[in-house]
Amino acid sequence: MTSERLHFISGDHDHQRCMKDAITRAEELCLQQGQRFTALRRRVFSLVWRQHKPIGAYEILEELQRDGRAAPPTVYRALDFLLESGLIHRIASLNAYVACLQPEHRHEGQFFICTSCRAFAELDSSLITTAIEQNARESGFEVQRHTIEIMGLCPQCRLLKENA
Amino acid sequence: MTSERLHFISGDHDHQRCMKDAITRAEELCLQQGQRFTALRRRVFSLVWRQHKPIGAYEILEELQRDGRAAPPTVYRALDFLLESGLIHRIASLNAYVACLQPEHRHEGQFFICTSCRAFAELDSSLITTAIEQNARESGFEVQRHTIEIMGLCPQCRLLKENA
DNA sequence: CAGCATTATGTTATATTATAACATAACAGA
DNA sequence: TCTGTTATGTTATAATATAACATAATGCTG
Repeated sequence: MTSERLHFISGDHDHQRCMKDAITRAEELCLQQGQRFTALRRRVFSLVWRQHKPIGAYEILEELQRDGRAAPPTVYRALDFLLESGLIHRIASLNAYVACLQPEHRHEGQFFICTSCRAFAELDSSLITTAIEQNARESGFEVQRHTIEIMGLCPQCRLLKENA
Repeated sequence: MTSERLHFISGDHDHQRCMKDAITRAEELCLQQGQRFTALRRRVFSLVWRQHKPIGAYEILEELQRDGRAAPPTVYRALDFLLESGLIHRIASLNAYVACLQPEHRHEGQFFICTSCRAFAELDSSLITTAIEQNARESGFEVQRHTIEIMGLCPQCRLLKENA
């Protein structure tokens, strides 16, 4: 289940379908885990999924407020639920959230984020985790969790820059 | 200059001297770079160095306020200077700061932080960076910078746990 | 299907982390 | 010593996140 190749989602895919599939998968996952994928959680998940880019909690809040009143805890609770269910990840260096691309496979992942267009790709590379584990083990450190966020230029933006 | 081994600073070292040496090194580094290691910057650097643990900006602020008035920008400006000089690092997942152990060698580093005692160790492991570079290169991603923070149990706390 | 415990959401207030904008002071070089 | 530059002081506020308590929805159990 480990993905070793970065996949940046481009603008020209069938987003309607992509979105629908993601929600179906999320629903099924919650069902399996005996958790409720409520309307609010679905809405927040959709917003995180929508742009295939990191989104801030208050950006989500603004969207919710278009439908009526909403306050920060509403957003943060939904985000906490989605984080715990493994449906989204938090990007610590951006204080932002991204949708998980393989929620069925519980993992922490490594994130590659474009500083130009903010596109992101998620990886669960054994190459990287093994390197970390090895360094840790050599010193007697017991790894519990990790935060790995790589910033740079996605292939598209890199080419644009080179041709400029 | 790459350190491949984690070193957690234990409580039983000559802290007076450790502190003095660190400040001397910081002074020299600034001198070399034509930057001013002012009293305020020295004070903030000392506070970050002091406990060999991540420290928050407002924790530093409280210390400064013991000497008289002080406001957040004072702290953040000093921290920004120290970050840019490579004398400290920021731990994104903790919103906290740690002293750099090898400021003469400009690097981003990987951080191993104990969830029990908060001791930290800094690494600049080519094993890890190479793994990341390789994953990136395969996909055409150009790495600019990274955030790597590993949480877990330091050797001491791990042993304590096992014997409990 | 009524009652009840549990889980989820609403609401208000506030904590925590960080920056903007402008004023003053200290310093370094001419 | 003057002057431009760099550093710090000060006030206000932005951005991110949580605490505490009230209400509502859900689903289990009898």
